[in-house]
Amino acid sequence: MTLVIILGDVDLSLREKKKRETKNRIFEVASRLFKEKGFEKTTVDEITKEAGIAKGTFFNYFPTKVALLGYFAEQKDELIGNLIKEEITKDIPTKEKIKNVLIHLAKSNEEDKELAKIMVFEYIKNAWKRPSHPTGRGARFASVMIHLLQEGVEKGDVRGIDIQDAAENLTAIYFHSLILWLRSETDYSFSEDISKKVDMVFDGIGGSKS
Amino acid sequence: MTLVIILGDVDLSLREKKKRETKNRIFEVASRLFKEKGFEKTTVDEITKEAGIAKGTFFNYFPTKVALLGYFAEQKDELIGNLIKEEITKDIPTKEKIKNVLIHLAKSNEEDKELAKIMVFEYIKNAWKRPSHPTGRGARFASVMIHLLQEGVEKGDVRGIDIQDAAENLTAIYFHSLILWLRSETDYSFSEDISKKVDMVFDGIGGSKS
DNA sequence: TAATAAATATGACTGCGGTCATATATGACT
DNA sequence: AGTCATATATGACCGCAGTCATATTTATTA
Repeated sequence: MTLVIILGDVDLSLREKKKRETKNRIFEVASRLFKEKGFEKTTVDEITKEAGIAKGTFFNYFPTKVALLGYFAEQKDELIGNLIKEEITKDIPTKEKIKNVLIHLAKSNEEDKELAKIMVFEYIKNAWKRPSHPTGRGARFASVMIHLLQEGVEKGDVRGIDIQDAAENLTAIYFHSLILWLRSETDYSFSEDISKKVDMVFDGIGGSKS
Repeated sequence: MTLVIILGDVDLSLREKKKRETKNRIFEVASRLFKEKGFEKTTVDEITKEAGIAKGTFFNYFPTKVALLGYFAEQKDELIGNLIKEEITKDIPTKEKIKNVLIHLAKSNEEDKELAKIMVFEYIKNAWKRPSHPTGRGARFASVMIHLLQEGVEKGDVRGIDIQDAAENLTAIYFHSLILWLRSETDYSFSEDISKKVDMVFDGIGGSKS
């Protein structure tokens, strides 16, 4: 969608235009149905019938039903990506910067919990069997973390530790907390939760002896 | 299996005996087929045919195909549970204790990577939609961590932090690392990896200023 | 032992995700 | 415009997980 708006529809062959229309129609119908009845209870048949296309056509656009969720995620990431780019250029302590990035992500999930649920599940599911896409969500997340940590080391905000491992730990904590939050009934603030946990990562949990 | 061995087959009604036999036959056949062809490529039809039962019977024993993996996990946990109970009574620093527990878990996964892959995936998948079973794997993991951290605080090995959050972080890191390891091609040591990361959790990543 | 109740087994059937050979629409070329 | 090449659309079809009405086996009661 975003892309369509940015580029407009000019200068596209008839084929290209039709393809976009179809893809968008699938996206919009699916989006509506998922919110109405949830992901599992929405069938590809329904989506295609409401979109006025044949079932097979769906699979010309998305290799599987879950891939549709990947597309949802892309759309979302595009929006939030800019906020994060902005954030990481600020001149504030590394810990705050990491917190802010994670809180931005958290807030984007807090906007639509139900959809976030579906999408995160898809992330996990897909992150699974495929040789991890270097352009995928996880990889982008990790590269941002590594960047921030590296910078932190240079500034003296972060000790000279294994950046890779530290990034993995932050990633782990973010996603784990996200999952717990998505599954919880009570409506606590994900942003605050993640903030506390980042503090813990920086300060360590060891006693005076360590 | 373990249960069968412990309790023996004595004192069981004919029905009870047959049920156990059937469940065990399903378990053994499935176990073999999963190793031979993987989880997805093994169909319930195959399992039941080789086990000499009707397809419907399978679903009298396991509500879904993936539930079978939950059973696998239970079997495994039973074995490792004792090792861990032993470990947590030792009188060594908390950090070492936590490391050892995680390394035990890691090693149990290292024994059969392929099966571990399937099982962890199931864990994630199921941990998803159900209201989290208080007796499930994740809960037991968390309760062990909380116990160890609590003890650590009392001994002065752990600072007076939010135990719950710390346990969540350790859980997050363990599972995340496990997933990365399961997905990796290269054969690095999961045990060493997790050990390094636990150090990081204890010592923190913050610079001198924090 | 016969009759009745309750648990378990069975396999035809359903629903859905995904495939594929075939049909149709589009673009390029003359 | 007419012809060919290629991209896209189509829906009958397939495989498999999971259901359910019915049949069979085991337990209970008299």
